[in-house]
Amino acid sequence: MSNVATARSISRTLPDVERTPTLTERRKAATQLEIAKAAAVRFAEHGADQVTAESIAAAAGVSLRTFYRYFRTKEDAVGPLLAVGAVTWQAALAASAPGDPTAVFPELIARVLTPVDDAEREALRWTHGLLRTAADDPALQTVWHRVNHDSETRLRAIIAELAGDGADPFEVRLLAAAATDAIRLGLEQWAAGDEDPDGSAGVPAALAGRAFAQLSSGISLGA
Amino acid sequence: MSNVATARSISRTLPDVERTPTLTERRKAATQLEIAKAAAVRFAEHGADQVTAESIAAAAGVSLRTFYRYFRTKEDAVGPLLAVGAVTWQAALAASAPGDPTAVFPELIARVLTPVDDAEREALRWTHGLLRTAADDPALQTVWHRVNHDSETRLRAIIAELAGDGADPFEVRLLAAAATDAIRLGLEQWAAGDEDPDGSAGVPAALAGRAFAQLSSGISLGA
DNA sequence: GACATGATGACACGTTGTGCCAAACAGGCG
DNA sequence: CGCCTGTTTGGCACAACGTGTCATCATGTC
Repeated sequence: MSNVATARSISRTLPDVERTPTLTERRKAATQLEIAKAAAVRFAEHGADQVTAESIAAAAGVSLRTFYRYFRTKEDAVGPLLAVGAVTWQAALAASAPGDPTAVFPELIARVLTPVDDAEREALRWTHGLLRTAADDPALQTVWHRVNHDSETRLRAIIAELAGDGADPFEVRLLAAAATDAIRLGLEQWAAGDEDPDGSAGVPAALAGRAFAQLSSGISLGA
Repeated sequence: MSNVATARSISRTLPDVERTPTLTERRKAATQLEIAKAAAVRFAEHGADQVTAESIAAAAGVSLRTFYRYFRTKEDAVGPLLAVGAVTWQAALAASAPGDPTAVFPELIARVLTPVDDAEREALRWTHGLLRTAADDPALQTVWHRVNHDSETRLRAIIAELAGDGADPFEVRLLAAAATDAIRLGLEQWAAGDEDPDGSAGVPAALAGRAFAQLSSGISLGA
């Protein structure tokens, strides 16, 4: 397998077929997460540009060179913690029935922002922390933007695929943006407050759901 | 006057009061534009990360050190070319009557994307070129995202100010995002095609206007 | 156990971005 | 005019970033 940094986006590539990841792959994924968490706590503590790539690498127990094999830039290190949700819900969307997917979005959005176990609660807590740090850290905002842009781009391809050739490309663009923004704005508003830092009270899901309803109400994929 | 790079965003700060800029200030603005254009043509030719900051500085006739006094990073150099429109239409919005500004958006959006003289046509041509370059250049995409994010952030403040204390903060957030996205998506779709590279046929204005109508139809600033 | 494949670490190197100081410059004021 | 003051600029040094390259080491296969 080619190394992680060559993937076209920050997040891991979607597997072509459903297969059990090999041991080495799981090790790599674990290392990647290890680095990501090490980076996140240090960024939160000192601000992203006061933290050296070397210190992150050291904390994660890898060499500097290896760090840069996992991530293109220092800031990208926290990418997986921010992108983990997007990959899964988009995979579910891609597997859904052909046709206008607008109707299935609310459910998928609610699902990805409502944690059902400890792992998902922890993931949302990382997101919450990172977004709070990013609020006054331009370097981290850049990562957040890239994650969202990657998400929007992937989403556009998926929607176009589902909707078929008849769909107006601009309408597809609008829908992809509306869905991505709904999640982004919901998460940002949630992170700006102090309540429900692990999402178990449903705050991010509720905000994002409302946002999607309002942003998408004027959009319809013509045939 | 403090130098340009200390401004909180890529674009120049909005003047507190209406005043004629002094000679030195106009010189600085001219130099900034000079650097921006030099950067834009080089980025388009070789790709952003094949161009050194030094070569941009040399082309613009300033030292490397001075280059970094005008821009925080190499990529930011093209920021003014992308942000010039946003600053002006937001200034107009800020000067409009208090209350729900939703109704005035379509006019302002049409105005900023419809060139009325050679200067504005040239500005749109720069935007067109940069967005086409950015399509397959991650480093430039980052600048574009930052410009849009800065725009959305400023817009949120302006809308909150106009709407007063009664407005729902999340609704304000949605409206700011809808307007910013409408312009962004309109410009991106326009730049993806080959027609109307200076916007005089009204393509970007039409696309963005349509986008705003659709994205904002479900939003209303409650009192 | 030998072998291929791919991950890791160490080193060198060009580039980025900043702190610091000295020279050039502009704009009042006596 | 000459002086003074504050600002812009350039040169230098330097830490950090990110990449190419190669040797080393682990994993899984035959």
